[in-house]
Amino acid sequence: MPELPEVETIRSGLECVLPGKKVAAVEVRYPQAVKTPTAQELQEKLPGRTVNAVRRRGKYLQIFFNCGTVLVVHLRMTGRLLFSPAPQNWDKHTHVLFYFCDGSVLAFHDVRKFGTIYWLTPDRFSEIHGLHTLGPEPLSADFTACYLQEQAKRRKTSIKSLLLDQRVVAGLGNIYADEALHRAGIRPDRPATSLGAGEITALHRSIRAVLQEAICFRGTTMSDYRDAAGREGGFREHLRVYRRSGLPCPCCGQTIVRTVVGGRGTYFCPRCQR
DNA sequence: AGCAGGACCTGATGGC
DNA sequence: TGCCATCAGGTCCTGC
Repeated sequence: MPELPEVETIRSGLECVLPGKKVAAVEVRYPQAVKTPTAQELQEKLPGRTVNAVRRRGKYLQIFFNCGTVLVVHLRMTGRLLFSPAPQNWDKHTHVLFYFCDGSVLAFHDVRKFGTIYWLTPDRFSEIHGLHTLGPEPLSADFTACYLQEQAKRRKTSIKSLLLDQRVVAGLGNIYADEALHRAGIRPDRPATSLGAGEITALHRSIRAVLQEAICFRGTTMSDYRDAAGREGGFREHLRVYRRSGLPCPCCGQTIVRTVVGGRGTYFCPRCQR
């Protein structure tokens, strides 16, 4: 599932190839993927626009055009944005195709069909509920241990659920929430309010460290994730707990346990995490 | 108000 | 072999 490190890897891949490219045509095969405007309008009006820049906010990718509009893409669980220098035989899971004037193509591919595409101007970002209400970027200066402590104090929920709430911090998903909690030595089902200042500091540091490391390894591929060039991420072998139930904790050797917290599959080490 | 759980989807997996 | 149930998870929506 693309979380912050995966979306950032896709972003950096697209940033290398897309700027300066002019859209020749758009082909929408699964119209429900386009939330704003209609699929038809996207196909009619996007051609002729040139890509300026590719940015990221949380798990949202933003492709800026020189006319001031932005294509916003959320990949949810199985979505991919694949860049190809030339057309290919696209399979049945390829739902939207952006053809550029130089013959290259950007393909939106999504087995589960949960991914969403918007095309609008930045002043209308508030129409995208999730983007509008996004918390601070975890790798920015806005995300401080102090801020995290404030959030943890005021919410009566588990610390893991807090980390998954995109309004609190943008971009963490199931993998990196579990990994950050393990590095910080905190059980995922602890009430957020029960964490001491030292634990919050450790958690804040762990979140940033695990995200930065995962970006260095170009993200985690469990099954579906691919970068813009179709390559898998390399962080899977560095995971300490996620989907490792029954295996030894790399820190202490204790067997990793799977539970459910806030309705999500959750992995932790009963010895390292208290 | 704030949280839990269902809906959205499809493919992989396991039981019978 | 084949059928069915279950699971996976990000976000929105509903209901408690």
